[in-house]
Amino acid sequence: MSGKPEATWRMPDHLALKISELRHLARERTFQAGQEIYAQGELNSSFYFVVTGLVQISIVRIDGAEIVLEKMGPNTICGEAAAFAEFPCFSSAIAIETTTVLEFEASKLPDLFREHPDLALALLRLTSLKQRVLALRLEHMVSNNPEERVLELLTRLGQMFGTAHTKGNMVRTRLTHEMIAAMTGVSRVTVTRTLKRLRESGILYLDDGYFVISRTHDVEPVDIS
Amino acid sequence: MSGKPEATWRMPDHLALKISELRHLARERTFQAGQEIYAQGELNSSFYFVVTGLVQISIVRIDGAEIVLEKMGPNTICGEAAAFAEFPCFSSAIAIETTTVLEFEASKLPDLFREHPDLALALLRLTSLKQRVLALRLEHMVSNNPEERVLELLTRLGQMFGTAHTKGNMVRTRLTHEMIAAMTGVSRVTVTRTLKRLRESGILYLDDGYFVISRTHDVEPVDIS
DNA sequence: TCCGCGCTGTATCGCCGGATACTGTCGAGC
DNA sequence: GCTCGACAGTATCCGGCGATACAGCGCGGA
Repeated sequence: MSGKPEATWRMPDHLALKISELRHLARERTFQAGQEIYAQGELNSSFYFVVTGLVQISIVRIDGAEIVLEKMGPNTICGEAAAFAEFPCFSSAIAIETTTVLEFEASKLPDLFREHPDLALALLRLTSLKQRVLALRLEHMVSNNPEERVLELLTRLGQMFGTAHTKGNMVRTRLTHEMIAAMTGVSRVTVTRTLKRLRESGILYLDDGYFVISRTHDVEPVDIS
Repeated sequence: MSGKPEATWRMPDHLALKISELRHLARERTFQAGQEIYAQGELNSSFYFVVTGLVQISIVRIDGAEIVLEKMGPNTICGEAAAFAEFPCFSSAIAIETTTVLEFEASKLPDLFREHPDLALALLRLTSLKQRVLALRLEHMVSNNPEERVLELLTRLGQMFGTAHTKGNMVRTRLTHEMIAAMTGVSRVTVTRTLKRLRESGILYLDDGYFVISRTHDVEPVDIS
């Protein structure tokens, strides 16, 4: 359920289950590390359920900077927004490990909804959840304050993958400073500086290479199931 | 279809129609200017279809800064993400004119999907579209460059409400510098400076108080219907 | 063992946006 | 006409982030 240690997204189990039940309607595909599953800008009527592996969702900006939105581990869905809205993908998905996915054709869904109205609701919940997360990220991104940007990321990961720790909430996701930089839009140097400041002010701790968010600053772990 | 001149969002007509057909399942409510339709942080199982008026969707940040996400005019839907995902609202909705809405109970939807599978698809498209717009905003927000932030907003409005103009694409939305500041997260002063720079470099023109995005920089108007 | 590489930590410098304050302008209301 | 207020335009100063460069450090491989 919790996926790869490098993943940044998880999904309610029951939705993953519901999708798995429909695997006979999907085409199983395997991608090698480095292969593209879908590309930013292209039209794509399929969405993907990751079975095993790890997929990086990123946006390449006009200035060439690549921002990483998520790393999707097993039991997550990606590409659904472009498929449902019938718009060009706003992001690319690249397998960064050998990855197998179930490829679903979005156009087959309406018929399914008749028999499985709860599938429609599940997908609605999923897209709504993603909308929510994006809005929260946006809320913190409007600030140019790197502490806020970095904390938003860590807090979110803490809510998804956090485990109890004497000092607070431990984020069980492996993150290099460079990856944090790519996900928050600040420079790598600033990430280092910011993390240091956060540690000095007692908001953040390090334990065995994992981040621990101080109890005074973490938020209730969110029940996403 | 195109809504109020101050609005920043529009919706495919057929979806608006589909929702209107279900008005017998909704409760019609009227809000005076300044009244809150839903509040950030509260749980709310309803979503709202704006019939007349204007609703401002905004997020109040911890530091007190208020960022305006959208101004929703007639024939738009708001509040659906929180209702579907059963999470606290990430934003508040406040009527800034006398506004009448149709209040729908999200929990009634699954039954409807059985008879109206296309309604499910329509809602999926809506949430996917919002997800897409948020992602694109995020893409430009990671940059601290005010020109990019402002242009992203204007380009988006141009795609939704743009009309042909000799010099490019005219944005038919009334916007004060202060409103642009609230929507982009830069200071009002910087908005003024930035708009001046954009005009000087020929990317932007002013005509009758409306912005015109130069043809060399605008994007294809998007077909959202 | 030693080398090389990826990651972290830190310094310097230049640039630019935020805060603040003030002026100018247009329009509505009396 | 006059006043007031909302909005736009501009100047000054300060702080902090990006760019760049480089040093320490740990780990894996030859």
